[in-house]
Amino acid sequence: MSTPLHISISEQLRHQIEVGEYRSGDRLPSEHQLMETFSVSRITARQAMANLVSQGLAIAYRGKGVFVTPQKKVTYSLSSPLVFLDHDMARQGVAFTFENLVFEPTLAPAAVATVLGIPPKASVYLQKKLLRMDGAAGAVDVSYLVADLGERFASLLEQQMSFPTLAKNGIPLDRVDAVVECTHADYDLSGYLEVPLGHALMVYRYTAYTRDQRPVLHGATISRADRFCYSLSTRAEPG
Amino acid sequence: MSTPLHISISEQLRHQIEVGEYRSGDRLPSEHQLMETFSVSRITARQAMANLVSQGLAIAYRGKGVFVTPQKKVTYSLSSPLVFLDHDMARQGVAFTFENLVFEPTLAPAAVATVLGIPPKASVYLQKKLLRMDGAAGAVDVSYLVADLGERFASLLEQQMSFPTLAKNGIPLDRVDAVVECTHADYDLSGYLEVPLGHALMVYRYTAYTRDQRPVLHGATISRADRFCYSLSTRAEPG
DNA sequence: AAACTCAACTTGTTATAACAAGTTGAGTGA
DNA sequence: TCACTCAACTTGTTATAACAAGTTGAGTTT
Repeated sequence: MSTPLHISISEQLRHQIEVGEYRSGDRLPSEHQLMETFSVSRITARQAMANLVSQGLAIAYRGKGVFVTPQKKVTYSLSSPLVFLDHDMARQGVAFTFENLVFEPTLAPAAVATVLGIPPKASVYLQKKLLRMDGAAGAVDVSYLVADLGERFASLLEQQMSFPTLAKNGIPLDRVDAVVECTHADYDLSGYLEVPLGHALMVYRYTAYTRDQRPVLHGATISRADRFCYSLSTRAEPG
Repeated sequence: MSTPLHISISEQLRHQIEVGEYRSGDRLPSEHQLMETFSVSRITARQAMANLVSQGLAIAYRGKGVFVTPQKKVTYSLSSPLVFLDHDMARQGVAFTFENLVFEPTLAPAAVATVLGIPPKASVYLQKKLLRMDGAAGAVDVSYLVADLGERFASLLEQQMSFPTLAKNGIPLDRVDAVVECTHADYDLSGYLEVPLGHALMVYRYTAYTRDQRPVLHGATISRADRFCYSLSTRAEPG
């Protein structure tokens, strides 16, 4: 056997999870139990558990144990991000809550100013939101809104998502340019989103334009990969 | 200080990477050097390195050292996946190579048969491809194509991407429904894609329909998160 | 000059040990 | 009954130790 012991153990546990021997939310054997079952040291048992955690299959809680990760995903449609609605999400069986962390005027960072087409260090509104799904953290959103619209809709934006709020209040949007990528949780984000260090996160970077092609909103939604996915439908150009 | 030593060390290294003190591809201090620099045991030094690896900031090679991960990303446009072209990618400064791993008729798994609207265990063509970027593995693609089209374009499909090949050869597509999600590399995929266990991967699941609304192609592209991202532009509905 | 050997590095695996810190439930006391 | 204490669990952090295995370059041999 050239495969390490900790790999053998974690692969065996992974198989047991996949065939349903351990179900979502179940507690896996403790390190001590693994030590006895496989006759290995705690380091090896621990490494096996770390493998499962790094694969997103389990999550460890100090004092409690290691539990199989629930894989309940919610789909966010990129084909129509302009009509994102709470009840559209509730239909998927998840209770959503927004928590406004920050909403204040600030000086635009260089990169943001470039995208929004305003002078560097011009005034913009910075908004940070935390999205909870069934009470647990699901995503954080950091966005910059041009100053005039920020002032105009300050009271509304502190409680709602940006796209529909703008569209419903006399600021029809023309389009949203976006990039979807994937990253690993750093120390800060792992704390915010309640995931282990290195956990996979989805990043949705967006820039919204009004009908006169003015970029007014630029930001990123960083969401837990185990709770979020994006759907879209692309039509072929006629011809 | 309640923050663990290994976190302090990895955060310090992370900062040095971010400010450019260590550049892409540079070798980080060895475990032995960290032990002396910070007066810690090898376990702690090792844990600090593991933190960087799990965050995708570095990658370790046995016998060689730990190196800062190059973050060269290629963008794939979801707004027009039907016209994916090699030269469109080459424009981004990366040399692409397709490696056909599998192309053979097989029996459709239940889930695939459902999506393609064919009887369970009907015949389909299974294709597995490996996409290399500048020689290094970038993505794997696993797709199922309905039998009649598989037979018709067998010779072509062994060398090219699916969407443009179909569109260019008399099978105009109507649309592609897709879901973008994110996962962690399991033991198999980490070997294929040359990434550490648990590394973030993007998953692009797609179903392509012809103009008569017939689903003909269903599959998934699994790509390295550090080398791939997706872009799209969403227009507001007129009205 | 070419090929081989090998010491000195590197990270990977595994064991033993101790203490810290969070959670839980049984038992004790008021 | 209620509240408190605490033992017995859990995972987290850290140290010391040894060997395995891959890489590299200096040195030797051919």
